[in-house]
Amino acid sequence: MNVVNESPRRKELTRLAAQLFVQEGFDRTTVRMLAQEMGIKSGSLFHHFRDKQEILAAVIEEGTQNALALARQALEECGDSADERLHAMARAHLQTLLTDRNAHVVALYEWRRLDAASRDHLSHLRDAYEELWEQVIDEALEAGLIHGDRFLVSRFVMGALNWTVRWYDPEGARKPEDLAHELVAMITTSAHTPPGQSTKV
Amino acid sequence: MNVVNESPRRKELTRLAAQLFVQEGFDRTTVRMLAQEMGIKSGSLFHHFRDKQEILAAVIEEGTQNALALARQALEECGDSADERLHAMARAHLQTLLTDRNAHVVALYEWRRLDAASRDHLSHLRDAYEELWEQVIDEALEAGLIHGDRFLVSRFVMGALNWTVRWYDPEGARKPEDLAHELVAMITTSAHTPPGQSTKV
DNA sequence: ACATCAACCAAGCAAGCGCTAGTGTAAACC
DNA sequence: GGTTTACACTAGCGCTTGCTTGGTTGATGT
Repeated sequence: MNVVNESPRRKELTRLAAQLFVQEGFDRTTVRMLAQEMGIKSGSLFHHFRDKQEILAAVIEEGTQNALALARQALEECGDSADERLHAMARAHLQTLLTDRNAHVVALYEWRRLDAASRDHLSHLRDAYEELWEQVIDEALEAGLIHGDRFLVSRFVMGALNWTVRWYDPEGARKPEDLAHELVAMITTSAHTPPGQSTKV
Repeated sequence: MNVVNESPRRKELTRLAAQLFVQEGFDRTTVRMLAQEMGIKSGSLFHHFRDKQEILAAVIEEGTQNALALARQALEECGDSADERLHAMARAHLQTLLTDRNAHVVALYEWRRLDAASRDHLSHLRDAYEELWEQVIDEALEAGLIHGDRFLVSRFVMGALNWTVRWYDPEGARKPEDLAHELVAMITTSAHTPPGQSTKV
């Protein structure tokens, strides 16, 4: 009988699956490809996961949990000002995208391949994350740091950030902190840049 | 022998394919499903398209050509000021996403399913479109309307805009023009709103 | 020494896949 | 009036898919 627990082996397999899902897409990744990447035979795969869908759900859950934890930690560690909190969220978001890239690309691209049950469960996680953003943006609005409609601004910001997975090159000169700073600078009302740091990257 | 021309029938079939690709994803959409939606049998499909890949390429080409044409037209018809041109581009982009939604969702999600030849051809089209954006953003930067790095700003803006396909509800109260206005307001340095128009939607 | 159990393998089934081959037919063209 | 052309059909081939079944292995606890 196959198991559904959280064994370390299963976590390792999930990591490998994420990589393959990014390379080939979920539908084009066969259980045989997954098994080969993991160094086992296709049949053995179903000892760790009930079916193929469950692998996808595991990949996305991993990434989302990490993102949520990292964002919460960043908010706790930073200062109280709206500006600092906005920066902290943007930095955390981009750092997660960088370190956990595979899982997040899968979450963005293959979300609709999830079955109803998994989608329902995971959308709660995602909502919790997005609420963090809306909260920070609310604070920035009240502080007069940014302006506009609460809902629209948060969507625009998350769109800009999530889109980075399509063009950002981790090997390039730009660091996640630079992107975060540039984004916040773009949307804040005052155009000032902190002294000693250039806006152009 | 099957044909590769641009018959009106083929265009209609392409439109139907786009809808199915959005609903099910490219890989999960079988030629039998496509044929049924078109009211023919699966074999007849290959009279209009060489293979399944070609249908995908046709869908994406349609959408991209329309977007490019609409953006060019919008830039010709609007005024010369950087502000007007920025608004015109944002409006055109969102209107295309709305009217040609299916094709654009497919282009965003299924791009990597294209074979090398189609991807090469279509990426030139897409580059032409993105160059329009970078040009308009350059003008806005020179005019002092926005600030920041040319490359990063254009990526952030396109990310925010493209992300709209994930949450925008055409039946809702917000119109594409409202979104365009709000986005431009968010990224321009001065927080002023044109008289008689509210920022809150 | 014996039982347990997670982890794996070999073999293969039933279903579905993209696509082809050969044919029919009604309208369009010379 | 005969030929061509566009579009559709039936039938099915060869292959791949996710997943199942029944059995083996080696480590662990008693």
